Amino acid sequence: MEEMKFTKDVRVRIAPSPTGFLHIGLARAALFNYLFAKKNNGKFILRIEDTDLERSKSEFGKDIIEQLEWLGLEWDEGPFKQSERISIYAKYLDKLLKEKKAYHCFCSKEELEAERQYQLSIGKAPCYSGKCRELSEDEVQKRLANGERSVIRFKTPSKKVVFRDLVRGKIEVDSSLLGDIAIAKNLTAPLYNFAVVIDDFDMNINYVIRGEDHISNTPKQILIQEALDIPQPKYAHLPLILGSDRAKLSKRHNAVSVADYRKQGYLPEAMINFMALLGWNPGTEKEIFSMDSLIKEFSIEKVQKGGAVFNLQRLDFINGFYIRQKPLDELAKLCLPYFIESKLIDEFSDGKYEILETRETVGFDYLVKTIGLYQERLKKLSEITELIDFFFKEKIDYDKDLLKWKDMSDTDLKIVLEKLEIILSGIELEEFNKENLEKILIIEADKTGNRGSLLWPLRVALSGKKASAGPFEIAEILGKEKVLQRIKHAQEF
RNA sequence: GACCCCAUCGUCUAGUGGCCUAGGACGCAUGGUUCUCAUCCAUGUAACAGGGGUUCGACUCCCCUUGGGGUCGCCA
Repeated sequence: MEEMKFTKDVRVRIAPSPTGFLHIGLARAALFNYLFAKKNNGKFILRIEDTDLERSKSEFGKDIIEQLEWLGLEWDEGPFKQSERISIYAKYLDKLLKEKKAYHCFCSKEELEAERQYQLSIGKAPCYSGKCRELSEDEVQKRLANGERSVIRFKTPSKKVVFRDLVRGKIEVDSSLLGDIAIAKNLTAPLYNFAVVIDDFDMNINYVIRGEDHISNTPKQILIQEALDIPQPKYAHLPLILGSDRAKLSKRHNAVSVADYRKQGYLPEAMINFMALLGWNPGTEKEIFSMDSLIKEFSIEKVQKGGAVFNLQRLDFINGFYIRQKPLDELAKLCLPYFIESKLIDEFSDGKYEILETRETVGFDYLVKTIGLYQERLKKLSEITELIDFFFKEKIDYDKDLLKWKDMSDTDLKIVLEKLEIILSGIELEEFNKENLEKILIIEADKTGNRGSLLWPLRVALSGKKASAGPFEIAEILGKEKVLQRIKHAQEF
């Protein structure tokens, strides 16, 4: 294979339509475009394709921008909105009409549907028959003047359209199977395949990197380019992201919007790392990539051809990895909103926090300490509150049997708790720290010949959970008073 | 149905004709560390869809079959 050379001024774009929240598939396409641009010192352009007025909503446009920023996929130009560029399309539409390369079609939706059904029934690819192609100029003007509903169609030339895809190689399509495609509802309402061509040309886009689902649009767009005599960009079609059933990822599989993952507490660097490896890989055994290293190592030739199944377990693994890498105070900052949202704490203006249940005031360092205990256990940020809620409660709730280590009896448990109470109350306040507690309690636990028989009840009494951080570090953070309270509470069963 | 695309462990993938007894990672399993969970470490698990060619030699090249997917809008 010949080495791929890219022009000096690479210009790529991502062109989402604001008809839904930013989708994972689109985010990955954005990432690949971004990487390709950065790698080649090019420009990455954001264009919002909002020609469908009915379905486009500004709230979605806002989300797309917000999530792209969150992911760190900063664009160099834009966001451009197609709705603000209508006059540009009209010019080209007019040209095509004048040159008789496009025409008005007056067929009704019902007619079209019937035609489609018929073609399907005889085993042909459904496409427009070209019925209105030969309408006389007079008739067209008359019907237009009458206000008859029409649409502008492109006279699709019959030929073999061949293009070289950067990831797939040669792709060939017989355009006679396409039919005369609709390119605009009217002069001021262009349709996708037309608007894309004009915009990409107008914005000097020379590489179009997009999802595989656009392969079938490519010949249409090439034909329009040829009719307008405008240059053809290079194409690269990315493999699709699939659900576990290997169908295109959609709402019925997982969460599909970037915002959903963000809410659940996935880190942007994890999302980027994960998405990059979905359909691309550097050919080495490296698996962890920062954005910078991706830019360095990315190459379009290494993009996979087959679709890639979205694997949540892998995302969790990568996210857990990045959580463990985070400096603790940064992690605490990221976790903060989850505490507030779950009503564990409230924020005071001076950087202090109130524990809502106990009305105590704590500093940010308290959050840092507690979260620190769970940094290596966290797969996503949203899990933090249920893991450490016991630090923020007056009384904790759990089943008495949970206190028992293995097949411990009620009396054994009673003895252990009493022993714990005596030992712990004997420790001076200033010595009530992890190191001391561990020193003293381990000795005590070893005497029983089975550490669990002492440590397990202690840990459960403090946390109320069958899985948690260790008892010594929990005890230190809780402090002597609360520790004794919780031991007492355990005895009250 | 038509057209287009794709095909290595369950998943993401390495592999560009001999370095392949097919490598790595996730997952899973087992063991170690450990009161628990997690982390960490070790070990294991599991794949070239099938059939023809081409070749001294095919996971790698060609063809067919099979399987999967995408697209067929006055959506993008």
